[in-house]
Amino acid sequence: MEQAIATIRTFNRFFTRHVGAIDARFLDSDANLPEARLLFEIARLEPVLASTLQAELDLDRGYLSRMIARFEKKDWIVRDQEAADARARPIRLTAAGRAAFDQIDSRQRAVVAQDLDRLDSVEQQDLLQALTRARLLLDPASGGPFIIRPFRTGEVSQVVTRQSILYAASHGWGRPLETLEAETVAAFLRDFKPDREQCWIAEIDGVMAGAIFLTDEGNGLARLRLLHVEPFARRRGIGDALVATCLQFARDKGYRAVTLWTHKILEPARRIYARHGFVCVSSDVHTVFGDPIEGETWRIAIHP
Amino acid sequence: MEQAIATIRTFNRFFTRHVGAIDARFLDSDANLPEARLLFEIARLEPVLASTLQAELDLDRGYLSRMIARFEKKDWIVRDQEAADARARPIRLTAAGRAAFDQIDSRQRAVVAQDLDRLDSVEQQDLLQALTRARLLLDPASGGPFIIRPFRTGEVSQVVTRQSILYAASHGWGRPLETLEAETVAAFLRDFKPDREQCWIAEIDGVMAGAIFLTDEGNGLARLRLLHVEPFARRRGIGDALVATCLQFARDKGYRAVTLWTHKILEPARRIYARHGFVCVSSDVHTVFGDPIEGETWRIAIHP
DNA sequence: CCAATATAGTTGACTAAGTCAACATTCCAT
DNA sequence: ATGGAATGTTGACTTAGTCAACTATATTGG
Repeated sequence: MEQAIATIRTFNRFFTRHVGAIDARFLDSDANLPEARLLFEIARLEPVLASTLQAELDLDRGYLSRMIARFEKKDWIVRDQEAADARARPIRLTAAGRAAFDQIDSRQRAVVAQDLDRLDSVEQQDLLQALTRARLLLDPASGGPFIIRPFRTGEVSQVVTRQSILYAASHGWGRPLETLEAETVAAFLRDFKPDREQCWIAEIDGVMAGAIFLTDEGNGLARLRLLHVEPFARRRGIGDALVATCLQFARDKGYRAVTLWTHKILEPARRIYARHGFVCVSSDVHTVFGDPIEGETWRIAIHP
Repeated sequence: MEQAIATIRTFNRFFTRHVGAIDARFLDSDANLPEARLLFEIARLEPVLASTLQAELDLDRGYLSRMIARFEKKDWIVRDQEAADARARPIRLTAAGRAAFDQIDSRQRAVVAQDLDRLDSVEQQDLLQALTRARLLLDPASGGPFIIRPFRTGEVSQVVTRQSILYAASHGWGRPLETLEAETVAAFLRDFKPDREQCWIAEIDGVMAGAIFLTDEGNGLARLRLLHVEPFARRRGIGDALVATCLQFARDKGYRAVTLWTHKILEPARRIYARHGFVCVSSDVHTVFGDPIEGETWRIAIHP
């Protein structure tokens, strides 16, 4: 824990300096830093109330009031009188305000672009992933809506990594699980039939939020495999969406039934399967992952 | 690129707020924020010159001079007269200064700990990894020394992910490479003989910086496989250290020779192998990864 | 060896950034 | 209708940060 705290604080110091350097480089005479930030938020949220800006930027009301007055004097903004609430004075940018914003904004983008340019494209991707992942972990609510798409290079192995780590922590399934999954995805890649099989990745803001596989078992039977949802992405219906995507694909491809293997103790997953019409058709205790656990085979018939 | 810039700026805004919230929570009457930062740097670097602190915190000299005078008045610090340079006045903490620092520091740690407590242990690990990875990408020089250790859960698959992505970007080797590597590590896990084989991970500040495998080929022959070093970690000798680790292990375990498969175009890797005494014993053009490339078998005899 | 230049640190005079409390106005729930 | 809360404004203030001029010492190139 002490180590973790130290790591976080090291990053905080590092990033505070980093942001400070970025801020210093884009500034000029048009607006100072708090003004630039305020202008940015107005542009992002307009029409917007002063109280919203105050909450968003965590500024003092009086301080903000005066900055807004300054913006009005510069003709960057106009303030309407809202019909519904006579206290509120929604702020909108004027053309001049928009121009000022564009100028500041493009200078800011240029500075960030300079930073990014020192990295090659893989490193850029890694950086974006790392930053976004950190943000989603620190504040899951800050994530946008999820999307579901087919896998890309490296992602099926990433699924194995994530599942191994998550199940090792939650249920103590370690190497045996990783071995089984590594073999499963290796076979998936080797025999991949794009028109009969697929691996879908759920992502939030470009970061993997979950995954699922559908493979061909022959005889019109498909197998759903390796469903998982990242902790930061739970309670958003991603598991349901992944299963629904699989089932739709199975239907489209003319499969007669879909089967899957799960475990009695994986309650959230079982509830998802049940919701989508799967039923448990058999179960037996096994020791594949170490201690004895009850494995279950579920199945759904598909009526096209 | 625009998307990348937007992602970075979103994170910058998010993190500025986040740090602001942390700062607001730990403050009290003893010291304000700049003072707390200054005290932290003094504690970290003492004995330290004002000019060093000025560079480290990017403060105005005059401003800093006055803060230091304040610290001296509070008896938090003493300033010596340096023998070597009569201008310099190295700063050291007094016992009272150390106590003030400890108090502030432990409050700061408590606030960060509170934040971390909302995450489970896997999420904590993910967060630390993500933040540190971002830092190392933005400033590779900020990384500490590397260490080399055996693999942990999920890491062999992570190696496949990273190699697939890196080779896809650099040489266009996509799915065929990922498939081959996935099969390789699946087999490694399935047949793992801890006293004859190993996978080592190089890490910097807790983040994977590279990896290497050694597997048993039978008849006293070992195979070195899947060497890679992350871009942010290159030019530090990590590749050499990984190969040296492998060879030492092979020697210790009584192997007679080590072989490996590489490619003519992988110049940096080939140089490492050559430095350690490997010689190319055969080569042939193959199309396993798509376009024809020249694969090479290298070998080293081991004299225990 | 010395003049020019650089570095360590201080001081006075200033501006920018942020805080706090009191206030007016309007809204909303009971 | 009324007490409490929200929106926004204003005056008086503190803290944070900047800039330029200054002293004292060190370094360096001729």
